[in-house]
Amino acid sequence: MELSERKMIILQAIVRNYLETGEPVGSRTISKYTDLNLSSATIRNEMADLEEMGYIVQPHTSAGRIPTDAGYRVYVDTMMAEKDKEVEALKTNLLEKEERLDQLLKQTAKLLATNTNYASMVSAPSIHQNKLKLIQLSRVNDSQLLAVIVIEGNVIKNTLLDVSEQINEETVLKLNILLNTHLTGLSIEEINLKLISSLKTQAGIHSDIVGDVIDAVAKAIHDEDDLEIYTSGTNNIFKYPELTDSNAASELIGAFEEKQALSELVVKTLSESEETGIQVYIGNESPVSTMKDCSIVTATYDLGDGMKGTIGIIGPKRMDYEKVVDNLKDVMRQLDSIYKK
Amino acid sequence: MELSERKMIILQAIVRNYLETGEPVGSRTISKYTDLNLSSATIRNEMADLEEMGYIVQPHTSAGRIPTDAGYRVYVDTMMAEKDKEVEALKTNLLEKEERLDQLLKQTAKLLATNTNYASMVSAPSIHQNKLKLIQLSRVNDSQLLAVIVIEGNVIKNTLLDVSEQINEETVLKLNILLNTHLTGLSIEEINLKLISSLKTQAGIHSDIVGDVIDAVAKAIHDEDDLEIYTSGTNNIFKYPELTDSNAASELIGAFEEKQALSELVVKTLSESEETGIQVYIGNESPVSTMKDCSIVTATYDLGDGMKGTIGIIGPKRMDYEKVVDNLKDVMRQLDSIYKK
DNA sequence: TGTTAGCACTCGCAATATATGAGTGCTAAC
DNA sequence: GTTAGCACTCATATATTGCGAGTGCTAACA
Repeated sequence: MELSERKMIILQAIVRNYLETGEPVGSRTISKYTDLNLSSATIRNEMADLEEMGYIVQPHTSAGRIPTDAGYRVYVDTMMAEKDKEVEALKTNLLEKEERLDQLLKQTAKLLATNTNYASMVSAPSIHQNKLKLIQLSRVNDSQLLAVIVIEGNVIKNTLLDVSEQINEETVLKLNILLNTHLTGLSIEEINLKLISSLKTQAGIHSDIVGDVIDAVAKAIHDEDDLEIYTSGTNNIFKYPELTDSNAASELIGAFEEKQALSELVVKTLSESEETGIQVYIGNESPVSTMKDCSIVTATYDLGDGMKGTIGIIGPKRMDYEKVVDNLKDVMRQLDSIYKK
Repeated sequence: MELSERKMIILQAIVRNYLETGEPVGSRTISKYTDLNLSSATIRNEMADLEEMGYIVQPHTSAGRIPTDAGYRVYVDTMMAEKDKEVEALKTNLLEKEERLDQLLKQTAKLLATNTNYASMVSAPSIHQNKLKLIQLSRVNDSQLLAVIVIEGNVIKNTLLDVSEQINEETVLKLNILLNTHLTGLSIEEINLKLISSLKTQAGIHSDIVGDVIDAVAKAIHDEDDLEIYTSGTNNIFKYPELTDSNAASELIGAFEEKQALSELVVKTLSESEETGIQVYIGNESPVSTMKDCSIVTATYDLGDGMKGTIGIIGPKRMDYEKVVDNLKDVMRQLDSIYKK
């Protein structure tokens, strides 16, 4: 069966209405809701077809229809209105410039949650292909070195190194100069074996330390399990009864706390991200099994220099997709621009 | 009226029984539950007294009794059994040694939540009275300085400073020596105005930078709102129906996410902490208004050098106080010892 | 004087019955 | 192709009932 123009209008009306009310929507409602001037009986026939095609279902025999995942999907892909007017209102909530990235992202998560009334997540940018900006070794005591590693984008990592040999201030100074001269501006891929052995040779008796430091650098840049994720508005899920039966809610809250699942979501999103940057996972499409009853909308932001991260909204399937997409787009734009000042 | 020996036994039996079952407990149950060999009628008389004295209430006319906050309080203060046997079992969950403090504390929170089945919180140690170990300035570019501040206990803070004047490597070197020579080993209280102005004089034309750096140091050491708090097992609250009505649950989850309330709790706990280190807040005694229906048990740990922090368990008022206290004591001991290796 | 058996009473809760009404599918007529 | 009409379904709301756990009180007992 084909999805005729009229069927689409009806489906759209059903979804719209359901998003608003959260109640199954009946034929009479649609008859009045649309400009089609059709009686409820006619609508009923069409709805029977739409049900057969898998876009809507009845929760029980004598109830109206609600959209299936497929129904939402068609809606999101082809029927969603662009309501750019909203963007105007969002502008007021411009992210205040934070000097620290983590603060900025925390705030971003909060902003998204407050504006949308759903739960939000923001991943810190992954910095895989990033360049070293500065290495700074300091002598803490006879057997410990503090290595501060600054990466493009002013991401700062600290590592405390235990060193076997005794070191003095002069050595530290020399090592600092050596390392910074040769490593600054390089990405982790460019720090290859040849370079390392050359450095070790130049470091002479301190070659062990050079090795340790480079390990630390590699770890700092690569740190997978350190993928920070900020969440906010977790308790917003209580605003949607369909997510609040004790069991599902508990699992959801757990997922937000553990962040493991979210982390997978981020990885997946980043790898799949397309031009527009916006992705919508509806119900079972979700990569996260605990969120089968939710919809997830994500966007990828780009701070430049390959520093990409994910922002996302998690809410009920009957979320206001337009609003969420607009919000994400707006925040995405703000983040994109913030570092390209 | 006086709380006779017999009344205490009955009260204890009521609390015990209620902790186990979560159901209001009736006179007949107590009659069988205790060794008093009294009929239910006699127990009823005693219970009427206990109710009059404010230790128990009936949720409704034809129900058994449940403890009031005051009832719990008496129980916790004077009737709680020491079941040290449990500690043996806990030993298996020894905290693995983590090199990073934040990881260790995260793990601590998780351990507590898993072991007790309640929600847990762990605050990072406050470092108010701590001593500066090392300041390290590095030149990032013409107008930015990176200040790395290491505090006793190897807590490391970074700050990026925007400086108005142009600086070169030599200046940075001089400043580093100046600052470290004079500030290392001092606590924030010891860095007074006189010392600051003396340093500024010595810094000559770079006195502005000195001021900025000292501000940064003060901020790093004092950073109140940076009081990190790790939580775990938030979703455990779903295991206790009395906390799970949508409204209360939402507020609780919110409090755990925001952490503002928890932060106040920590501050209060630290200021009130006594010898034993264990504190119990029952219901309305809680300093946090969103937790009026919970009990909170906290302990203060001490990593030495004035680095004190709080660990805590939040659960329903009918929590297993013995188990919780034992768990906290055990973890407290483990934390206390871990840095005094 | 403290303890106990007995009894009427309360009230939450679960089970059952009843009514309501929104919504459907189908058929026959337009 | 569209529509009015009608019998039918079924979730939800409301009232009715019975049950039972538990109480307070009284009177008898040791």
